[in-house]
Amino acid sequence: MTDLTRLASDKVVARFCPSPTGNPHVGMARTALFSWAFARHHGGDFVFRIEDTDASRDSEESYELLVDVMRWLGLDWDQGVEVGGPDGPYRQSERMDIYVEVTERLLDAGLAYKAYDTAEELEERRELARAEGRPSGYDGLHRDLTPEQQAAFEAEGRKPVIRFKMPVRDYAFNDLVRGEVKIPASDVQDFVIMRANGQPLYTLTNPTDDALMGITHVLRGEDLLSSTPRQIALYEAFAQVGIGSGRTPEFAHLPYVTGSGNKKLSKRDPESNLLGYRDQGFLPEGLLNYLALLGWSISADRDVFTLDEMVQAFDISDVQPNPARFDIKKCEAINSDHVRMLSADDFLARIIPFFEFAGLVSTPIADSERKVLAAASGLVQERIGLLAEAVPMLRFLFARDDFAIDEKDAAKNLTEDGLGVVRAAREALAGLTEWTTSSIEAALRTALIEGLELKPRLAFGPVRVAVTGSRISPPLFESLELLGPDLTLARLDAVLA
RNA sequence: GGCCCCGUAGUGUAGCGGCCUAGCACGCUGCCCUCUCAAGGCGGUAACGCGGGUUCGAAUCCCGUCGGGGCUACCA
Repeated sequence: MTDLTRLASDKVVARFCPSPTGNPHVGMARTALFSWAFARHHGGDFVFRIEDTDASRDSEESYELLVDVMRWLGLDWDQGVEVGGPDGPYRQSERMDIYVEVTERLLDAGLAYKAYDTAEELEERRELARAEGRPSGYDGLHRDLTPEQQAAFEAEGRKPVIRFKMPVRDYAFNDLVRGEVKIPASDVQDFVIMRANGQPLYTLTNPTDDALMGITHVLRGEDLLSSTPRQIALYEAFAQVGIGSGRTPEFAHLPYVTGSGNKKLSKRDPESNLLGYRDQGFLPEGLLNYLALLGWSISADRDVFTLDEMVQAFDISDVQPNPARFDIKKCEAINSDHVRMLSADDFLARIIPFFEFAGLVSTPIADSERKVLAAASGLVQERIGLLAEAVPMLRFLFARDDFAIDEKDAAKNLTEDGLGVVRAAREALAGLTEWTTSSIEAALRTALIEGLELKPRLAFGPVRVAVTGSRISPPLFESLELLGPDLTLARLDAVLA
């Protein structure tokens, strides 16, 4: 018999154990973040396990996305998929023999039993129970079948599921975010731990692995709150049959993250797709900061902080029990603050992939292109909320034959008057012997503000549109300096032609 | 139907019996600054779901009610 016991330890071990179905979503990331922060705060281990016991729904692609997203977010794990560890493997699909053994032990100890009810029979009894106002879970009909009765069912060709025999009593536990939670004995039912085809269910595999991996704190979604008595009962059974350390972990049920309705954000909601956030140019630290705010706060009057600061301050008992709605506007605002907090070099490194992807620079970026971007990045760092926004703002520096002016902006600014301004600007700039921000500014102010007696707004607008292609751009004089005299004059000429 | 969880402005939160004529942030909005857009500065808007208790005193404690959500699978 395999030794499935382990020593109890005081070290905190938390975990994140998603099922690889669909796209990783923000609710998941929030759960992972809190669990991770909890482990880090207590100097414990963080385990990343994959619960792929439902072959019909799980996919390899989804698994890869999950790993990808965790790495992007920077939520590192001490044990788990891809990195290994003492209690592996960390994909449940590779641990089937363990679950079979655990089930056998429970069966042998009389803590679980075979149930032969058909789906139709169960359905019928469920409906009846409901109609009579009774709880509609399993009624325990096959709990104490004699060997003869079992044999009779077998002879009919029925294949049994394995149900865990829930000790009938009240269950209570202290939820770390909700306090005391009680479930009356009348509402506990025997649940299936193994399908008729021999495949174990989440109800078994999750607590089994938590026990075997020495998980001390289970932080998970609120949807699992009502299944906690089952897990507690299973842990107690494990203790009897020598599985795990004999200790039941602490539980903390995190509230939902909802979308614009009140429904929990699902994997199908586009706004919940994590990789979409990455592609839009959210910073992992910005997204994480925002997610942390959903149910937790670092202090009464501050909401921008680093991951390190969060780890330092994170206390699970400060987490709010009520659900939070995901607000993309605030998420962007928090992200903007983090964009601004980046060092110049870091910011540059982060926007480069967006320019490569847009095809504005070569991939990988050439040194000459990098130089231009480095000089320009400071101009956009405080103007954007998402990294991807840097691309349209600096497109004019890289565009050549494909340079185009926004039609609406042209119609508004390059009117007859506007072209007059452009003409004057062209003349003033053509005569410059020195091409710097200050000389450009001086020349344009002299020619347009003083010469044409224009308000700055009217003076620089047409020039901006002609040269950058848009009414919205980085500061004009700096932009012209970066573009250089040749391209600047050529663009002014182009609109005058 | 049964059971469980939740309930402070539009949104996220602070609040743990007196410091609350309820703070902060996002949003929206007015003004200032300004070459556009941002950023920044100064204002404004708006909340304790409701009803009963307990108490000298309640957003904070208790009960009820209403509302929202979850579970009630051979999903997780």
